[in-house]
Amino acid sequence: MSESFPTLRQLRYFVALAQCGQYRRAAEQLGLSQPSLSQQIAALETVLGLRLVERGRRGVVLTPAGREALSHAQTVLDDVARLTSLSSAMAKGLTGTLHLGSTPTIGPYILPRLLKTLHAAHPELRLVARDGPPRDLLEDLGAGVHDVVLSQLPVRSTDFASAPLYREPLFLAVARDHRLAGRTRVTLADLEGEDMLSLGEAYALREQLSRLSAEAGARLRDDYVGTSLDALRQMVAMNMGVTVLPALYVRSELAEGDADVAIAPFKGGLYRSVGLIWRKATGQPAVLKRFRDLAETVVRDVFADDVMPLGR
Amino acid sequence: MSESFPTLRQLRYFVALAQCGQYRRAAEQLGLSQPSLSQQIAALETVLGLRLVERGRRGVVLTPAGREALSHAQTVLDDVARLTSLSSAMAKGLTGTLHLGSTPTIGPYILPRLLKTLHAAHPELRLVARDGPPRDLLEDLGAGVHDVVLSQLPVRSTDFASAPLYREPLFLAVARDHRLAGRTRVTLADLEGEDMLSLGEAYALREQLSRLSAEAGARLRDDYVGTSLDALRQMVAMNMGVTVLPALYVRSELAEGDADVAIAPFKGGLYRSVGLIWRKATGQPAVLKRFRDLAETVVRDVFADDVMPLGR
DNA sequence: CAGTTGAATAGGAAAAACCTATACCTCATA
DNA sequence: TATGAGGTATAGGTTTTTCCTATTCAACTG
Repeated sequence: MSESFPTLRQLRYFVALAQCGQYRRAAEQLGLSQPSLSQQIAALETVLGLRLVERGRRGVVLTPAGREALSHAQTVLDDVARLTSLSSAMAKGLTGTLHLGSTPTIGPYILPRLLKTLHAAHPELRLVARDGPPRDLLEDLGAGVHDVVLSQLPVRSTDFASAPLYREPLFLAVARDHRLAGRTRVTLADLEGEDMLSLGEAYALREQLSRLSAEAGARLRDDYVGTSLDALRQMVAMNMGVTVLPALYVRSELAEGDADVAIAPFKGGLYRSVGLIWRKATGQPAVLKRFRDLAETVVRDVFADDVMPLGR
Repeated sequence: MSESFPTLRQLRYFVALAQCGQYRRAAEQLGLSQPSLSQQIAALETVLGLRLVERGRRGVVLTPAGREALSHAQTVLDDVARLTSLSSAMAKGLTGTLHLGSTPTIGPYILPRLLKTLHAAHPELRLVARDGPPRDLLEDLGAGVHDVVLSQLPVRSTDFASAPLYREPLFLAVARDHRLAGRTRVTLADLEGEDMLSLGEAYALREQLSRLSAEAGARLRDDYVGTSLDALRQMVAMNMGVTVLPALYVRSELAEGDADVAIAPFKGGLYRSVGLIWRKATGQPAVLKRFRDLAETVVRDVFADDVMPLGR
């Protein structure tokens, strides 16, 4: 008593036999000898435990069970065909689902545009985007929850590879009645003694602000910790301190005149770099390559006024 | 470059690997060595033309393509599982679809009852019934259109096997104003000189009536040929001749008093036998056996007042 | 720097699939 | 009745696939 499963080969042979109605021709069409076909069909009947075809002089006729089995076999083969065709499409990066993690300080300001363009250019390429603080993102990336992460660079882990997308100017944000409001540019020295507001420790931006504050003699406050750039901005507007906001946030959320905070660039420029991060072990799957190309294109075409594209 | 398809084995291994997240454990669970699993997964990746898993120190992670492939692979395996479970059910005759051919002189008068009982007893056993004249039925049976045929016996072809179900009395039917109307029984001699109406040559009943007519000295008319028992009855009612009708038709269609024809049994009895016919090559599939058992039971339980059951 | 863990590679054995040749069965025909 | 044709099953041996053991490789872990 064989416990085993049928093989796809047997199912293919069976379907061919049912279509041809003859061992001889079916075998010929399959490119093998008639005895081999006989054996495989016999083996399939053994595995399934029932007769599938009646052998007669004028060819073969399906048994009732054979008919049922045939339709199931065809279903199976169709599914396999879908799998292979899908695979070849995925191999070319023409389809697939990419799981993207992005930080709240970046994603909301470029993903909508990116998704729109992606969908227009490659409708078969689905992107599942999920937000989270960078620290969690990287953890999830390592665990395989995400395939690629859009976050602030650099990344230290040796498990990950990354590609920069753009350098993004950072602006000082102060309340409208702050002494620095209205300045066309500010220096580090201007920040001396200021209270600096920042996101939590899970965010890469905080580390940057921490260094900046130390250098400029500002206090990085950790009693009030923003959970989003919007929250930061509101805290600034209420004069709880100053902060630093990235260019794309400024462009997206702070209309020229009516903002509740004042914005000023740093003299000499202050930047953060943003890019894509993935597991080294991932290699360069076609989907990822395609997504990266597209992201670079979008940055160049759409956001070049506000950021400095770094893509190839 | 291998053009070939993946094998079910590879898909099973892949699914197991994805579930376990480790080659070692997956191999163990599958009951094979780790290198064998490695090889099969590698082979699958080659066939599909893409990487499915990222090999890392803490186990494996699916690639984007791997995730898609996984769900398709599971679909395939589920379909195969359905096929095998269906097969084992069919092997026991617990399910399946039987294609039944029946003649218009029999089917309408017992099939409704039979189908009802069948459905009640074995809801998973589907019966596809199709009417046709016996000659076509046997041809279609040979061609595999039907699995079993309900028709008048005997059958001469050596390709077919048959089992009798019942012996069915035949009654003489005459117009209500016919000289034989009202007789409690008739003899062959009573038919001398009568016009005998019959179904066409495709029907077994005709042959029997032909012999009967020759013996009794009646004329078998072939200018008017009925296409159904109802048509015959109407022709008889219009006094175009007499005919012979089977008991189950009489029981079903001719209520005692208000019939438009008069019925009389033959002295000494006149019968036809009815049974199931199938291809010898079919053997005795479980579905067929089950159906035959049921048919015999129904005949015994429901129709024993009108016919003589012949089943085992 | 050894020791551990986990996957890939190598080489050979076992199993599966295939092929050719032949036997078998039924039908049609001389 | 014998004989050939059409079609499938069986036998024996060869090729291909799958599998196993042993070993290697690579990356952590203490």
